[in-house]
Amino acid sequence: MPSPLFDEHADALELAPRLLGATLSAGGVTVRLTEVEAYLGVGVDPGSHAFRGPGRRNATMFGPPGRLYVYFTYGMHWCANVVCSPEGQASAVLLRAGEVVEGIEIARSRRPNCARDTQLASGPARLTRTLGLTGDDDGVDLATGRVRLTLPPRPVEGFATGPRTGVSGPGGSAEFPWRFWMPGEPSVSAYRAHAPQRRITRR
DNA sequence: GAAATGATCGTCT
DNA sequence: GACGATCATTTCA
Repeated sequence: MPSPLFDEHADALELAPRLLGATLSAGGVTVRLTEVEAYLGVGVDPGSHAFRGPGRRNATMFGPPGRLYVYFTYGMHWCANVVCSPEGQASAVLLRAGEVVEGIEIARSRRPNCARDTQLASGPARLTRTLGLTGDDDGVDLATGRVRLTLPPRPVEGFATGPRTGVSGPGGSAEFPWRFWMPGEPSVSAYRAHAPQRRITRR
C-alpha cells in the first residue's frame, strides 16, 4: 500500500518529524524510528550529499520519493535515508536511531557485541546493521520492495529538534537544526549538546 | 566516565 | 590523495 504521504508536495523538513514513530522492516526485523535528520537538495544544504548536484553515489536521492537511499561511509558503515521530495529535488531523511519491536532474536544475532537491546539500533550505522541493510538495498521502493516503511496512524507529538550530528563545516551549525527525535526514548543516543569538549590537560 | 584512536574504502578533488 | 551523515575499543584522568 503506497502511502499518500509521498504524494503530497513536501520535502525532508516537513516529512522528517512525521517519520518518527514509523516502522521499518527488513530481513525479519522491524524497527520503530525514534531519531531522524533532514537533508535538503542542491545548493541549499551544505551538509547534504546532494549539495553539489547529482553524482554516482547520490543518484537515488534525485529519484522519486518513497525510496531508500543507502550509502557507504567511513570505509565500513552503511547509512539509510528515505527520499522525500519530488524527483529531481533530492531531499531525504537520514534514519539515525530506532527501537527493535519485532525480530529481536535476529537483531541480536546481527549485532553479537551489542550489550543492551536499546542500543541495537541507536545510531545510523547500527540501525542498518540491525536491519541487514547494505548497498544492495539502495533504491528499493519502500511501499513494495524488500524493505518496508509503515507510517504511524497519527504523527507523534512532543518531538524535539536540534543541530545535526556528525556534520562538519557550515552544514553542522545550529543554522540547520534539522535533527528530530523523541525525547525520553532510550534508543536515542545521549548527544552532547554542543561540540565535544576538548581535553584540557595534554601530556 | 570522557576522550582519543584505529578500522577501512568508495567517491570526489 | 584526502576525507567522510560512524562505531568499538583502548587510553587517560
